Amino acid sequence: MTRQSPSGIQELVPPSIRFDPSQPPDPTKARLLSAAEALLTERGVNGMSIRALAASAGTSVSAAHYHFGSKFALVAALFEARLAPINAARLAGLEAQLTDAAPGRPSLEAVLEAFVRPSFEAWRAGEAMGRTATPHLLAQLHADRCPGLEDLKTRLFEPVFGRYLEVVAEILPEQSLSALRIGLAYVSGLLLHTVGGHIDLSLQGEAKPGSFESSDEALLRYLVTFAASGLRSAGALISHDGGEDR
Amino acid sequence: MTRQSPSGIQELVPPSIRFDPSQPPDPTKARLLSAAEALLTERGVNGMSIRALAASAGTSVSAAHYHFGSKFALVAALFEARLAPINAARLAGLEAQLTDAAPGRPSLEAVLEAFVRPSFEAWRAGEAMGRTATPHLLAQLHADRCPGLEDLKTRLFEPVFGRYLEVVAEILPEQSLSALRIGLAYVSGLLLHTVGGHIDLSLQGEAKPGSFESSDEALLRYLVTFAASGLRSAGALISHDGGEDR
DNA sequence: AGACGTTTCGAACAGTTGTTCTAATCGAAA
DNA sequence: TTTCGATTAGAACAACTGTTCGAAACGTCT
Repeated sequence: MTRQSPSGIQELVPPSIRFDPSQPPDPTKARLLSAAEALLTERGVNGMSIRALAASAGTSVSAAHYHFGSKFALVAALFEARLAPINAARLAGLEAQLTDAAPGRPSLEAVLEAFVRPSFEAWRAGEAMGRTATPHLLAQLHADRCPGLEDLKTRLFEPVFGRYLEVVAEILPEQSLSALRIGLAYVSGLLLHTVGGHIDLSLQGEAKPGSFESSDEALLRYLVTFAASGLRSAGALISHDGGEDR
Repeated sequence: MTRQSPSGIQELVPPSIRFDPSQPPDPTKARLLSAAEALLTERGVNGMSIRALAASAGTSVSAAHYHFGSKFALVAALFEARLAPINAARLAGLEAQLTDAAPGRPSLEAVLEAFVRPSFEAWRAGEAMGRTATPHLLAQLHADRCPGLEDLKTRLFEPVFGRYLEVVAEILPEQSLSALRIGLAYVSGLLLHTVGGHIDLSLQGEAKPGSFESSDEALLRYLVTFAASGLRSAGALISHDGGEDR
């Protein structure tokens, strides 16, 4: 289903003496995905046509259908291929925080940063050099109403969300799970809002050194602090046994 | 440009003895807007076709073009018609807070609530009865990449944003304007994330009384507290003269 | 050389898109 | 009743949509 090599040789002989590993295994397929990434980010799912994609990738329309089967399968494959490594980095970063913080539990800020950093860094890196960044695409596809893609979103995001929910619930044991669920949804909402390009980093008159424009880390820390503080304070409104003082 | 009455009589004779005021002045135009609101929310701009809109409104394709001129003009008119009253309520609520809080400045929470409440209440009201809610459409159009609509967004939103920025800057005088700008963008991001349907209010196993499901006010207060606390804490990272301690 | 599976391309498919045109309908003023 | 402007509906437009098909070109193995 998801095989990339033309024949099954490569997956049977892991360190095989075949091809140059620096060469991409399938140029056209990768080129289609990369072109689709750019087009989807700025035009959305319904705004991107297979012909525009083929023209942008330098191939034909039928090549796209040969490799992916349908337009929806293409965007689904791209979404999964791009989100998977970010989610893996999120889980790895979380476990690293859990083991590195030997004395006690990691701080809420450290946990939220582990969640936010992979996507944030990929966003800044992509935005700095080339044109479009991968997390920007993910934010766009998240906002895009694409029938059938909702299931894929939840299926890919749920395990990560669930694991972070467990850890945050241990850090904030006085908060109910439903409150934490909304809080974590807000955290990812803030991240999506950031990488989705809905924030203008333009300095607008004041060019102070050390401000957001000069350092990506400052913006990341603003996001993490905002989320952690909001999560703590807002969750305190709802007592753990469900009742709110109203 | 934006005249609704067939002839210019109605705007020349304000309390004229014409028509029944309870009757909508132009059923088909209003019906088109209402149908477009539903279709745009669940399909996006590129996902809605004029034919589907005409069928849903019970009219013909040419009626839509007669009243609005083009598809883009229709969605722009709808966006402006729906956002304007919400923005007006935001400004009115803010001024009410400024005058009502006689002793000193209003609290940050009160100001943010004045910003959030109009959209939030319209969202809950619409979601409770009929099918789709107006703020859901606004969130969808905000996320939708529609060429030419960006200018309209900033033109409509900028005065509200600027006024709130002034007031919040007085409440938090130690924070820089660029930090507050990002913070306010985060507040509106949280609101859009909420009314955009990206938060599942399903109880998922725990049905505690007094939780989010039973009271809309609880969710609104969670949102306001989250935003206010995040705004306060995150902005403290950036000193007013621009330098951050890194 | 020949045969094989993989990959690519151009053409063509039926269906939909936004828009335009023309004729018909409506209600009120003359 | 006739006239006129406003409103509507249906047909038709060219352009574009995702998808399919068959014929080439590709390198690899026998």
